[in-house]
Amino acid sequence: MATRRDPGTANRVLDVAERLVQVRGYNAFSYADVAAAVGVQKASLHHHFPGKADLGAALVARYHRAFFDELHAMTAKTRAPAARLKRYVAVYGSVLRRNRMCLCGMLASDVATLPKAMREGLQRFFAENEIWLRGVLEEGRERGELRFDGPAAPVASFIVSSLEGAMLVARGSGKLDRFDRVAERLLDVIGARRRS
Amino acid sequence: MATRRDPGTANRVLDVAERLVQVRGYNAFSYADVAAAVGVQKASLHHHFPGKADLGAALVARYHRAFFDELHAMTAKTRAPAARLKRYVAVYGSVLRRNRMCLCGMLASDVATLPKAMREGLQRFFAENEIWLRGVLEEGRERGELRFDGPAAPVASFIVSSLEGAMLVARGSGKLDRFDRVAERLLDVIGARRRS
DNA sequence: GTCTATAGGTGGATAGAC
DNA sequence: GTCTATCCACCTATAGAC
Repeated sequence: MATRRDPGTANRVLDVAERLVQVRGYNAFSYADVAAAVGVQKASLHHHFPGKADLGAALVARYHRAFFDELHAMTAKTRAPAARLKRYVAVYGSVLRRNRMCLCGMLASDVATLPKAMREGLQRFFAENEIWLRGVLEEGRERGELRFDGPAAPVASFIVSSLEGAMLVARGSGKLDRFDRVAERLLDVIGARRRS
Repeated sequence: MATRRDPGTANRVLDVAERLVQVRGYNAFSYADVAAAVGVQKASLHHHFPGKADLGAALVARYHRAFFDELHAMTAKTRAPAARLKRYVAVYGSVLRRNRMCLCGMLASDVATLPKAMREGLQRFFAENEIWLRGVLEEGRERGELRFDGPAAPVASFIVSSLEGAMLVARGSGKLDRFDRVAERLLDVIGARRRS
């Protein structure tokens, strides 16, 4: 374990910065905010992440990894495509319940001001989401669990858009429970929810 | 017309600031940016809008008015609820085609950093959107033009969420045409689009 | 790896002349 | 209503000691 990197400060910096971005946005958090919350000086942050762009890119990369690790772990335990979809929706809901926006949804709003590496990270995140969803949708339709017309790809785009938008508007309108009603309706539309 | 206010600088300031917020976000534009684009000094802006919070609140109020003026004008000319829905979706599309996010969708992402007056303006905007949509949805279902289960209110929430999210993700993923496919799917779901 | 100190720039905002 | 001049707080970033 000689080559193991310090799991200490760098990770704590990422934890704090991630929360700040998800709550306030990329252009509304500073090294000073992060340093204060972590309990170090601003200069120490620059040792781990030379510039804000580096920190931002690391945030996107880590979020991407964590998101799909969770997704793939869930997929391994959950057979039925309809159940997978419900759990996928629940992942977004659990982020919102902590008063946060999806990291990449938040950064999507800041896209015009982001360094290139972060923009590319965003594109990969959304693209990979839709690939995963396409698989679930196609399998679900074959099994007769889900129903939708035409190719699965645009339906996957539709699901990502609706969930990101539901988080965005729930936070913006000050009514977090709005998300649950929208998510329910979304699952209904794909046929993933039994009629009550 | 003696009491008519100057339609000059103040409106040009609002035009420029609106564009900057829609493209970059509330925390990524400055009085310096606006002043440079309008062709005046920063101090002049403070004469019309004492602080950034005042400018922001004026932006939300003006956007709200303009949005619903357009909506009500359209409603007066368009009888069929299904056609109204299509035009409603097209309004969002026309904003995106100018490489902008919906002003209130953009501000929704910045909600944690906004002054109270702006937050309240956002809530009113989304609430009124859903009231308008509810009317269209209920009339459309009565006429047999639209189809959906249960009360219209959650469907209205669903539509707003999907459209805001479609704009957000289209910009964030760098594929603006994504919006059109999502919008099409959305109209399909409500039954507003004939099968091709 | 963390600190102090500081640089150089930009943020929103004000005073007061014209 | 617009200008010049200025304030001070905060921003990202760097140098160099420990």
